[in-house]
Amino acid sequence: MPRRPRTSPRRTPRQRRAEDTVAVLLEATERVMSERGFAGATTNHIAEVAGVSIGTLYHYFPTKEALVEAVVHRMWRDELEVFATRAAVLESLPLEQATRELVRGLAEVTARKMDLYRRWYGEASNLGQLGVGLEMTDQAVAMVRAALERSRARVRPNDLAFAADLVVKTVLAVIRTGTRDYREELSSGVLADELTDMIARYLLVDA
Amino acid sequence: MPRRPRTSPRRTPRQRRAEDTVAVLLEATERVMSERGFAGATTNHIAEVAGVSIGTLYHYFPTKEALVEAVVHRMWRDELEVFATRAAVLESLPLEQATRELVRGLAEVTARKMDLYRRWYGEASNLGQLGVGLEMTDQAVAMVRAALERSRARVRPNDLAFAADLVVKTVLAVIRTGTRDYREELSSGVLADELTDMIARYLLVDA
Amino acid sequence: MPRRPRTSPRRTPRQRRAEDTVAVLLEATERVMSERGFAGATTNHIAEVAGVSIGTLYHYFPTKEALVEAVVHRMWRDELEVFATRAAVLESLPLEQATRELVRGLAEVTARKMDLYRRWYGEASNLGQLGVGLEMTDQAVAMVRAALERSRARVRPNDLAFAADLVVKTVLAVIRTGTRDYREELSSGVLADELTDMIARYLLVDA
Amino acid sequence: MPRRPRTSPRRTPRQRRAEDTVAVLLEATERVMSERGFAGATTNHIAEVAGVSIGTLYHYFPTKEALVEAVVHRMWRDELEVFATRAAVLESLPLEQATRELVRGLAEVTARKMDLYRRWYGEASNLGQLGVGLEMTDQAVAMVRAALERSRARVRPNDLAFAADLVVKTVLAVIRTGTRDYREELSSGVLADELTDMIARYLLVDA
DNA sequence: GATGAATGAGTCTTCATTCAT
DNA sequence: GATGAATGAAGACTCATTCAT
Repeated sequence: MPRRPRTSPRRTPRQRRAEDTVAVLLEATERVMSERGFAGATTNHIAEVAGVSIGTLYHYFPTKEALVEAVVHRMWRDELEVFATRAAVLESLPLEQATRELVRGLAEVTARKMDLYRRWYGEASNLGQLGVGLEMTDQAVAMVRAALERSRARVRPNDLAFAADLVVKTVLAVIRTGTRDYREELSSGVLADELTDMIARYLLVDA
Repeated sequence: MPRRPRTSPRRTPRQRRAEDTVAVLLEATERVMSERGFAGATTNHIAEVAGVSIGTLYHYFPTKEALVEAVVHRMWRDELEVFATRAAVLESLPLEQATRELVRGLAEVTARKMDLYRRWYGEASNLGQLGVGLEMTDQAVAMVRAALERSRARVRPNDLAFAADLVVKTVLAVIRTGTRDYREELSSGVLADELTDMIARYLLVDA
Repeated sequence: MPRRPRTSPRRTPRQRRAEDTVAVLLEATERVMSERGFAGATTNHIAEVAGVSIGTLYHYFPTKEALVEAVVHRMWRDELEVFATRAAVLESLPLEQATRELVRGLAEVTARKMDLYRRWYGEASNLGQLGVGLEMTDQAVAMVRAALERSRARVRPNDLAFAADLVVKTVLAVIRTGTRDYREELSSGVLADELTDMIARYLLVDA
Repeated sequence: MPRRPRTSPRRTPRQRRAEDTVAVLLEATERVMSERGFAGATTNHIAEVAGVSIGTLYHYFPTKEALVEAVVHRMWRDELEVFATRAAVLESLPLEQATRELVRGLAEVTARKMDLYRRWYGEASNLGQLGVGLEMTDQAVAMVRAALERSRARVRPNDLAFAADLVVKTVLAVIRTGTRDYREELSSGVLADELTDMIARYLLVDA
């Protein structure tokens, strides 16, 4: 069985040039993954597209897995940032509108790199399943749950923990599915609005 | 880029023994996929587990892709069968209860081969993306849409076509997500019931 | 790359036996090791010299290490066989002559594959499963020790176990050194005779 | 085939700091070779252990081969020094005792860097086979031969040149073998004494 | 003098697929 | 129908070495 490959970065970029190289590599990886899929992306091709030698790629990422993981973690981080930057909204706005803001934000982030997300979701959503992923989900769920607690009077489900968890995962799952099945509606915001309805009506007694 | 491999069966099994061989091969494929994942499953290993030679495997399936597709199609077919066998229910029962029946049925089918579905969903849900898949979804969506039409008075969304489509895909996406994130709730029926609530409240004005 | 020219349009219908293939591979490995050294021998080159594909090589030897080990073990086995086939001699002949027989035998075996032994000794005498090597040495040492016991009256050293061990290892070390420094004397038997003198005088009180 | 890499030092260190750097590099090389073996030692790792940049390493040693050779030559030089510092002994003492002194000295030098010698002998004793190596052996052999000439009356072998050569190489080979097989006896002096017996009895008519 | 990011030829190894028996 | 030895293109990864800063 495949031993878990090393994924911690091989070296910390200290110079300006090095940071650029890492960025260029991640950029190239995303592009190649989008075009050829996760399995079809070879390290040699990624290096070529990045305009660096294969040796340089392995300077910064000890295995292909590490490279993929960096890309996946970036996707997760972008998603989490949607929650983080809307923390105030979650606290001040009514649940319905807060939901809309979040769902729209997630849809936008996903739509911005539609092909990458579609490939990832359809071919490799199991990858990068480490601390970062759990942490991201946990943080997002915690924020949602806190919001549910604050609006408890209007919230229909009894088990707030499960409701928060289910709601977050449902939204993510449907948006990700949308990268294949609702490309138009994902970009236009139609999917986000419909999803908002679904989630709000699930959560609120008086939606 | 890899050319699309031939996937039509090389020969139609006419004899008893041949049918057995095909069944054994599919069985082995599912088992190996469940254990090693879709990428980790090699044709040689599948043949070994099936107890036939690699040559025999290629007698019945011209490429690995054909083998995988057969497995995926079988999953789809099982899902579609949930709709087909509950056609009467969809017509006679109130939308709420019909939804519950369908969601429970899909959850059961998925839970029965939990690991296979989890692997497939996380690693290869893009595979087998051919006529069969669309046809399956289309048929299911059509049934749901017909039900919505019949209950139009109680149905909240205006665009019944989109609503039917979204509802089917949401249910499938969440259940599939559940093979990783809600294994317990998927088996126990808790997830199905919660999903039923979500869908019913989305669909009905008076849920 | 210079592929081996095909004589017939399709592949040559000469289905080699697995055993033949293994033999051919070992042969090729020895040749390549002799010519390019242990580090310089690549699996691709070995396969090419053997006239089989690289895939076939890996069919029989899971790693390069396994291949190298097989070659090393064969060398050890050949050396051990010198002792095994002269067991009777060791028992019946006076120690001096028995020593000569053994040393000559070892020299002959080594001289027969002089370059291979020279490469192995200078570049990779650490390779090969330690256990197998120890076992081989142990067996040879045990035979020598038994002979010393039988002639104990004439034997000078007190510690027969150590004497047997040292004598065996000295002979092997000097003969192996000879593959580089005494190529002529190794082939002609001069080195063996001189070594015999050294060992005999070390062992016997009245040599 | 790998062209023979340049091995002459790229620059002669003239400054204090430079000499330190060379010493530090050799030290690091020995350490890394001892721990990882000759093949496993990479120039990058050696530079890291030495605490200098890889560029600096290549300032002083034009190739990895040059670095390795420097280490090997230092081993040879240490061995030769055993003969050089005992020149007087060789001339004044009886052959038996002179032999003991030399063998003990060689054993001590070897035992002091046991792991390095073991690695070198088992993995790369072919390396550094240049002028220095031959010169070292030649000088040692010449000294021994001179001693044999002086004691010709007591010396058993007719061919003094060959006897001197064989004796030196046998001692070195057995001591080096001892770094793997007689680590204890090598350190304690037991191996040296036993070897002395063997050599003395080979050389002298009346040992 | 020193640095270390970058290079890329060259290795080992995998696995879908073929075909003579 | 069945077999399984053989194939070989392709991919991940290493490491001695260079050179711009």
